[in-house]
Amino acid sequence: MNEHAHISANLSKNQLLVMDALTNSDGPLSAYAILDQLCDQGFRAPQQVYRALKKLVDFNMVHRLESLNAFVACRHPGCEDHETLAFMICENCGQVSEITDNLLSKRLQHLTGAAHFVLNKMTIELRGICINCHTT
Amino acid sequence: MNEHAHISANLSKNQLLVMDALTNSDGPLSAYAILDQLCDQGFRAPQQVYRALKKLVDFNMVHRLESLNAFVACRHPGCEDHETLAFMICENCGQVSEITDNLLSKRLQHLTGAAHFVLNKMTIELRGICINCHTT
DNA sequence: TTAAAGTTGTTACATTATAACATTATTGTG
DNA sequence: CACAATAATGTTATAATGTAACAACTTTAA
Repeated sequence: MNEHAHISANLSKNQLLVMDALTNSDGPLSAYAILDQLCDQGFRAPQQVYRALKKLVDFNMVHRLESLNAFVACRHPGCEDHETLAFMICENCGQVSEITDNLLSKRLQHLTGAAHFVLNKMTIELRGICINCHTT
Repeated sequence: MNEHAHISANLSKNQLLVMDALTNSDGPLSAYAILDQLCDQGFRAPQQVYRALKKLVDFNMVHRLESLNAFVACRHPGCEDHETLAFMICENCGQVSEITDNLLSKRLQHLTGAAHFVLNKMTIELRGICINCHTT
């Protein structure tokens, strides 16, 4: 909870619980996995998780991985100014790393701009095997 | 088995029905939307759709859009040689267009290569408003 | 203080996807 | 052709993921 300390003070109880679950996890968690974890803290229904997740995603503290139907805490230093573009997802160990790259961003802007397509949201998820998993 | 594409003669009955439903659709369809459409042709259970879809995706004749949980027929000319990299999805009209771009591809290879990440599959989905929808 | 906005708890339901098993069809090979 | 191997189908049941809707409570700010 270091990077986000400034914001996390403002989080509600449930938002904080969900955030903690994600932060303490090695990798992405499904909403229902979070629900299971938080049963002890009084969580009873998926809405409690989904509502907290929605806020955390709005705050840019959590990312949703579309190709996994799962959520991951933002590991990026300085959540404010960066724009996470893409994710590398290891299909072996589940580790997720975030990519911010200016050239990639520029190229995507060029492509959408050329098509006169007004971009609202990008989903870029790269599935594969991370360095730790294919060298062992 | 056949390598793929433009050999719809080799498709099974169900595969052909699902392919036709997608080809005749203006945009992506969910598996259950396809199921509804094919009730008249004797479809009864989601498995019939999902199984056909799996093959069609394997054949590269259909793409799965992760951010929509939906499927779209490949509109790309010459299904053989191209590699669809990305999709632009209009959030207004639902139209999907495919992007194949060498520079984008190169940049992604560079990024994953630099991280010693062995890429298996990419999901790149750009959501926004297409030219037809924002000029009217 | 009090209205507005945000948060919570809860029940019910909608949507998306797969497991498992039995059967039929097609294909390749001796 | 025979017949084994593979692919495709039909079906029931269930798992996994996500929302709608309503009632209550808490915090914020004028």
